[in-house]
Amino acid sequence: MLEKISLKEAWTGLADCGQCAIRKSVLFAGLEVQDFGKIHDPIVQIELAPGDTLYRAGERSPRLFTLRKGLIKLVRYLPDGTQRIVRLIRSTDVTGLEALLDKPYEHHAIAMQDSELCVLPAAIVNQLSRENPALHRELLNRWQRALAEADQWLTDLSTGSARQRVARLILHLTHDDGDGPRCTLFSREEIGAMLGITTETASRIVADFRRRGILRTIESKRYEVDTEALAGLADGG
Amino acid sequence: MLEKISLKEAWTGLADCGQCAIRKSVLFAGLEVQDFGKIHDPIVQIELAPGDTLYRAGERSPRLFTLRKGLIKLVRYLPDGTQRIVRLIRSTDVTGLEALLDKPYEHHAIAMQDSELCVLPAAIVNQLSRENPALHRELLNRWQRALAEADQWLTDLSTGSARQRVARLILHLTHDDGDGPRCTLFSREEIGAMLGITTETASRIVADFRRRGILRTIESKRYEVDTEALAGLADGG
DNA sequence: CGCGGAATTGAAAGACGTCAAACTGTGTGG
DNA sequence: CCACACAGTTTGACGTCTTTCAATTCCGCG
Repeated sequence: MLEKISLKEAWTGLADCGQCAIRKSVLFAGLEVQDFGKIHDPIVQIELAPGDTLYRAGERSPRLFTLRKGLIKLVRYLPDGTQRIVRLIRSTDVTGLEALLDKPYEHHAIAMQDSELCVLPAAIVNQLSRENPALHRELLNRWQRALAEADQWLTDLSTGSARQRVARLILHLTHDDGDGPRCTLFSREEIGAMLGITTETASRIVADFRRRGILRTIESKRYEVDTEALAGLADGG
Repeated sequence: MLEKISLKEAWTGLADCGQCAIRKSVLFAGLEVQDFGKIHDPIVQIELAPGDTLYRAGERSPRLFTLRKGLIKLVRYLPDGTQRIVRLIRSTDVTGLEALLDKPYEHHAIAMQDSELCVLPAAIVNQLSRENPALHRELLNRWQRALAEADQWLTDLSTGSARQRVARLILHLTHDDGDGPRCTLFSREEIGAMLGITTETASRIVADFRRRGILRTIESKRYEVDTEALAGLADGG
């Protein structure tokens, strides 16, 4: 399997969880450094390049993952071969929770950007979860969050006209890091796969937004966003 | 609040969990009768008529529910006032898991049929979950199942042409109780709200299926289904 | 500088939404 | 028991949106 080899080669070595900068904000928040001493199997890290597959739907593997950096798409393939993107995994998110229940993965997980992940053996997480109520609760929170996001995906990104959906998606992807509202778009094909519209329709609408000045190119794939105009389009407009 | 009164009046009294026929197949499978002795607060049952609201989005209440009989829809309202049905709760399903995390409900829960539910105080379920690994695992399973269903809703019922979606929905609702494949449809408006299409489009397609003999009326709202024809339409057709 | 994949654009056909009218059946009151 | 009223369903006509298929342009990269 291609991705298996690529995974092995991408190992960056053992994770130093005690030093991990994002430790407090992710799954193991609430764990003390000493708790990691209980872990005998080492936690390994992997890196993925855009297009690399992390895991496949139906595959059974006792591992879940936290994303330290990058962006992962969860994909399902339809009977006719086209794909539908079901959810995005962002930095500090967890994916592959199915592994905790010995269930096969529900989606294909594919990197959209250069990504770094920690690989967590399901047995260890299950054990820590039993011993540590805070981690256990955090796990439930993760599940709940994934569910809430799935529902929002349905109501925001799969409802209304194509124009509304694109507007909502861009708003969803936009955030302000001090220099005004900015967002990074991905390929038109992926936009289409997220919204349930064709590549051409996605392209037309994005191009139209640019002509109207609602999107202003900053660099390749990165735009300055007129959030007010988009908010208007997202509702009735 | 109207629904609050209606809930009170609909109480059918305390549940006899030890005798509950569906106990083994639902959330508390794995619990012994004696475990119920630990429960001090009584578990109450409620009944709902079609259209009754079980809970509202944003509402915070320390209660979750198992559906003993009937059908519940989970609904989100869009900015323009139209509704989108996000998931169905069927017999033996659990809803309101958010309450376990002290979070407000994510949807409006509205009965579509005469329904009977058990009301489970979140504190009790949390306590039993801590003491009983089997229940705890079953809870995780419920969460996972809800998530899988949400994703399937997106890929099956919110993707492709209106005709494909209706075909998939009917297949989804069809099952064979020995006398051939049958299904019970609900109102055209609700079909539309589930699939993200208009009432008229839903009506046209259902009417067309009937003319073609793909659906044959048995009684009001109940049909005999040509599953093969529908399967063809659900994919490429 | 040229190659190749991605993005854009055009034209025509088809699908879907919108608005309005006709129809059905279900329950109610006379 | 019948007739009426009302809500849900069906159908029609029309306009708009989206897809489809194809051609062209753009852009990053070797």
